[in-house]
Amino acid sequence: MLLKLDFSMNTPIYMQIRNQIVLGIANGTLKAGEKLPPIRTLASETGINTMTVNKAYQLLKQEGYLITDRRLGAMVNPDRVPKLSLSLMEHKELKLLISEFYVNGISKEELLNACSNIYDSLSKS
Amino acid sequence: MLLKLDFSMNTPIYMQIRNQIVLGIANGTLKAGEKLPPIRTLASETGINTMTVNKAYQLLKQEGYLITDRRLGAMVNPDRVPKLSLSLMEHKELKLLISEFYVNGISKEELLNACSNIYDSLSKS
DNA sequence: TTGTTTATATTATTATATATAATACAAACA
DNA sequence: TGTTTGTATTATATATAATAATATAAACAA
Repeated sequence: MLLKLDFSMNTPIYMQIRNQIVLGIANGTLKAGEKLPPIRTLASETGINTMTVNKAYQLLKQEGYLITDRRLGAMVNPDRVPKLSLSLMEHKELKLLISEFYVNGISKEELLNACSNIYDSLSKS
Repeated sequence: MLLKLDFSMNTPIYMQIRNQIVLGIANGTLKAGEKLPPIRTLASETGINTMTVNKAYQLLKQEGYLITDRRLGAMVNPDRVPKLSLSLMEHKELKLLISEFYVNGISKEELLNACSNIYDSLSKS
């Protein structure tokens, strides 16, 4: 488990951990059912507090990305339920991001190409 | 200027203001060169502190969305320079969002359709 | 001049979020 | 019995967010 933390960033550490694990699940680095490093291990490896890692795991658990077991530890949720469409919040996030692109002169073609390429890079790995 | 603030949200107020102004510029509600309400007005209308509104304006100014004048107040930047492509940070944000969609079972078609519809709703207003 | 309106700067205070620290507990298994 | 795991507790420190009350500087109108 390779984590790159930037302590000068405005994104909180626990959120950086959360994001990188989500990215890892998406690109196939972390398989469904795969065991994640124990909280203590990840904390000592990266030089941060166990409670900070725990906060990230709790968030991921709440979001349905992970399941945890006192004995077995944390693992990627193997029983993820696919969603039919974007949630309201996800749609809002996407709209804000696209609005920023649009205002800054990014064309529709560039946007769709970028999305297509990113999606392909995930599904083909 | 109609602002909807949700004080129970984890998104800071100044960021909610910032986001809604960006959305307003994108959908044409706020035209290039259009004057924004004075900080004091916006603050009293929404029942928040002037410094919180000021923080939002400062951020928008730094991002190039607004220009300010001691006498004239704040207005939508009429001299926005269009960008050729997504910045590294923008690309990372997009990748994280798409990764979440992908992991949750959203198909490529759904993603591209959503992006296309959102973009059209902006360019056709 | 005088007054008003504007963003901006200053200083202080409060509340919340973030991160660390040191332990302790409960569960499961070798 | 001992070890490893997530989890809970309590305390502390720091950073961020938001409020509050003023003051300043610039520009314009009366």
